[in-house]
Amino acid sequence: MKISVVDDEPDLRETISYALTHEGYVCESFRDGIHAWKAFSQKLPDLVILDVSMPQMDGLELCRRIRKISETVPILFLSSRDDEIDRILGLEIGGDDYMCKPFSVRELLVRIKVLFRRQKARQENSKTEDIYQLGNLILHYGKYMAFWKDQLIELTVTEFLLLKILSQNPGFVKTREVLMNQVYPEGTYVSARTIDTHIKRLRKKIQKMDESFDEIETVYGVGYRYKQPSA
Amino acid sequence: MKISVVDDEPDLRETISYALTHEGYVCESFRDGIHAWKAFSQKLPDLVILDVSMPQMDGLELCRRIRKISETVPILFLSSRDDEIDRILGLEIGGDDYMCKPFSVRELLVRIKVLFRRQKARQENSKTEDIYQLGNLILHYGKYMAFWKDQLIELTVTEFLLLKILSQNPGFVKTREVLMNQVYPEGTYVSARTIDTHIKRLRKKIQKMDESFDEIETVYGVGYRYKQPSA
DNA sequence: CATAAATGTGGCAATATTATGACATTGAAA
DNA sequence: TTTCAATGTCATAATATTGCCACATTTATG
Repeated sequence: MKISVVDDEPDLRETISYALTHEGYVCESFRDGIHAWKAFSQKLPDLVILDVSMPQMDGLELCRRIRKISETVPILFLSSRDDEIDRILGLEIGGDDYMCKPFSVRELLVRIKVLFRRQKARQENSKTEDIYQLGNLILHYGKYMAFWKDQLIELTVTEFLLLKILSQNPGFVKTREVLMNQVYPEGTYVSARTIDTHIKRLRKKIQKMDESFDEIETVYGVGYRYKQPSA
Repeated sequence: MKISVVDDEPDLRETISYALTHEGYVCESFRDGIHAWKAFSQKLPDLVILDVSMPQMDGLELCRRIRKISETVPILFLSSRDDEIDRILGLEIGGDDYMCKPFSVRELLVRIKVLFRRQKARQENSKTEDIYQLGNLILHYGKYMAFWKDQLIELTVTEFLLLKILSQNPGFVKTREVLMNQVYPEGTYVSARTIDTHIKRLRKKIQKMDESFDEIETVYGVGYRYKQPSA
């Protein structure tokens, strides 16, 4: 879990970073909103700790920008005043929690834990479907279900993953090595021919429903490729 | 909106009461858990502010009792120590927020507002109706009762929860881990096989009434899934 | 066309995962 | 206290999946 700390006081950054790292989080810190935003617009951390008042871009503005990218990253505010809490935790800004300086590091850690827990619960309860469609193929990731021409294909997890990886990059060849790395957890090593076997089973299952299925192409000497839809 | 303050320091009760009343809340206060519980068991307020340590029945015990009556009343803890926050905000106790003494009254007011807002959001998201129907399955959440084809299924609480979680997300695969997180309070760890056992008992009970019941599917290598009704 | 390398395929043994029954423990109610 | 339902865990059986071999077929290339 990666946490970003944005505060203009070096000592405070140091203190928090130390505590967070000690708790097993990965931590990066920025001294103002400008620097933080530069990084965030590339890749968001899993949680953000923001000082309200900072030179350059303050916490409120940074928060607004973050919320445009993600509605869900937990954001915890730090402040030395207590007369802006309303706005911060209100819908206008969209902070998730708030702590007044000076604060107890222990309490900070606990509040972070609570935020993560709440976040996790939200994710687990969300019913948002992630559906991927490519020509006649439809994948429901959360349901672990695949359809060809609206017919359910009964796949094992390995087959599902292979189909997912291949179809997500239509037209691009995936070597057996790449496929294995994606399908298997790090450290497991199997023969490269094993991929062939899974591809065989995958093709067979779909062709049993539609014998004209030929979207999974073999690229001799390289690997496999999911055919790019013509239209 | 009625808020109850439970604290053994008269001055603090007075201060908080004054502020709350001034903000337009109706406020009642108690000097220990015993007195508060006597009142709560008759009628719960809309929000509870609890001191952790009190003579007679302390805040933690009172909170546990309240949670048996209502899972949703927001409970905000006050404490002079910061080493129990973990447990308090964890699911074991089930507090919703926490403030360390001494605290700013303004911050208290804001946190109360946030709790009410969160509460409201939860209520709006949760199906207002107490009854959930999915195909032949009917669940009465409030009564912890389940029906299959209008016949009552005699379920234990654990079984009911599992059925609820699975059927609330028809089609989606729930891993054992996710199921455990939802069924058990945080911190309790049981073997993942235990879920299997409960699923077994759940299936068996329903199949005893309708042997064609097969809505709970096993997704090999992943978890369980409640079958999506064909429509 | 001949050859070697690469890939397809069927089947089987090895693994991994899940189902189930039995049993001990817990906790609440009588 | 006794009783009984509920629960967690374990051992074992039942399944599903997987890896890989052996052999067939295809492909690239001289």
